[in-house]
Amino acid sequence: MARFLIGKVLVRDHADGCTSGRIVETEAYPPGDSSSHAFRGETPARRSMFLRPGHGYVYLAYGACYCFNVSSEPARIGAGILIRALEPLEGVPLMRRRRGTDKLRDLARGPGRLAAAMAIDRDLDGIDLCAKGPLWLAASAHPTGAVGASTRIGISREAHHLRRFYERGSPYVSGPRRLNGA
DNA sequence: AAGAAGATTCGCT
DNA sequence: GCGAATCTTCTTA
Repeated sequence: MARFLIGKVLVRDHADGCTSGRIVETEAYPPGDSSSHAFRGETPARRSMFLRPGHGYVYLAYGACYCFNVSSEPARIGAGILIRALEPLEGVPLMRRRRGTDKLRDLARGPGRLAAAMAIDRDLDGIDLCAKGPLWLAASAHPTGAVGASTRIGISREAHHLRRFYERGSPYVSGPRRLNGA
């Protein structure tokens, strides 16, 4: 699922305007992974990870940034895919305003920045991403480049798994160069 | 009841 | 490269 989502388009319909971007970086948090928010079972805040595949799970990281995930296992099984970076497509001026920067490359490079650029917060937690609405997933009109795999960013437990996926060569991917190799 | 860690980002050195 | 900001959840007493 994490690999499948690379190249798909995330669309945000908002009163201020429409924004969208191609997904270029994801991380998998499968069942049994002790670094997953779902590892210790279902709680009110984590319930969206236990919905059937294709629902949004939004959480607040470090009290400062929202992070957006897609549920990825059948109902009652907790798992999700963290969406880490987008290549901006539609609504770039609006994204610039929300992010407070003009640098195209920095608009959605990183999960917190992505959520800010797309105006994603807890209000969108639990939403069905497979139906057109305020936030949904679409197919891309353009072919996807080669997909690379690496270890995940910013975690200490289960750190050795190759569960991060990214489009090779994309300037919109986050992370240190050594993880985004040739 | 209190403390530490966490799927981050920004500003400063 | 390093530390602060900031808040939810989990751990320990």
